[in-house]
Amino acid sequence: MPNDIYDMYAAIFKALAHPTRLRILEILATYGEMCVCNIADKLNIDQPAVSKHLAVLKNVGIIESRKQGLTVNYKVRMPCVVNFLKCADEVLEADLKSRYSFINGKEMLR
Amino acid sequence: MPNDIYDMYAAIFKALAHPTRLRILEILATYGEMCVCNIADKLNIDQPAVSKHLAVLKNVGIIESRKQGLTVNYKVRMPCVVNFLKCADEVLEADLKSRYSFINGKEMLR
DNA sequence: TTATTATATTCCTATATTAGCATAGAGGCA
DNA sequence: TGCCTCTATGCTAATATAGGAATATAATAA
Repeated sequence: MPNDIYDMYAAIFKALAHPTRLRILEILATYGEMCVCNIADKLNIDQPAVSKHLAVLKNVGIIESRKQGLTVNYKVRMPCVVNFLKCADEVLEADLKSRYSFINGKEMLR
Repeated sequence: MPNDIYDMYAAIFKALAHPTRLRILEILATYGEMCVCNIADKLNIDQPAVSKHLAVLKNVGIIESRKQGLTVNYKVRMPCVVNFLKCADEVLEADLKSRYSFINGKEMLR
């Protein structure tokens, strides 16, 4: 094991710290296994970008890949990360919304 | 609200993506409110570094501060983030450990 | 006022990350 | 073999982040 457990956790959070990777994870959590090209289609992002983001997630163990003919299918390997995101949906959303208000149609941070 | 909810989540994960900030959060979650100097003492880090990390966490709403005389006390404002870390402790630890083994006393990644 | 303590901020440098584009590799099929 | 599709990697410029040292700010007390 790495000498510092906090480094490991930080590495996982760093992998999660990108909007595109969160979108990818949501897709994988929703649809299960999916190949790179279908993820790229769904997100309307070019394929090399998707491959690189998938590599980041895979390097820290969040997802895993399985080759099947020409395509490579990815799926979530750490179910807890999906729980993280669900927890985020439930709690953080309300929390974040409470910090913003719209005054005269203009967005304001309280 | 920011136009992209994924950017908001990514910003929160980015704030969590540093071992020192995770240590700070664990301290705050354990002891409740604590001033900058005591956090710096506990972590054996110099004060400006702690202040900067606290600012990162505060900017995304994870923690909040309260001035009390000379000191500034910080405490967790997003309990869900603490749940995140607990969830991490329970699930990720087992998950991560399962990926490592010690062969002949040497650390090996499977 | 000055001094002291606690905290925040600034500056600089080194390092890391990202996006975009081009290209390389790998597998399947004619 | 050659061609096509899917995926991964390499390169570069722009941006972001981290660490260290110095300094600025704020509150309190003498």
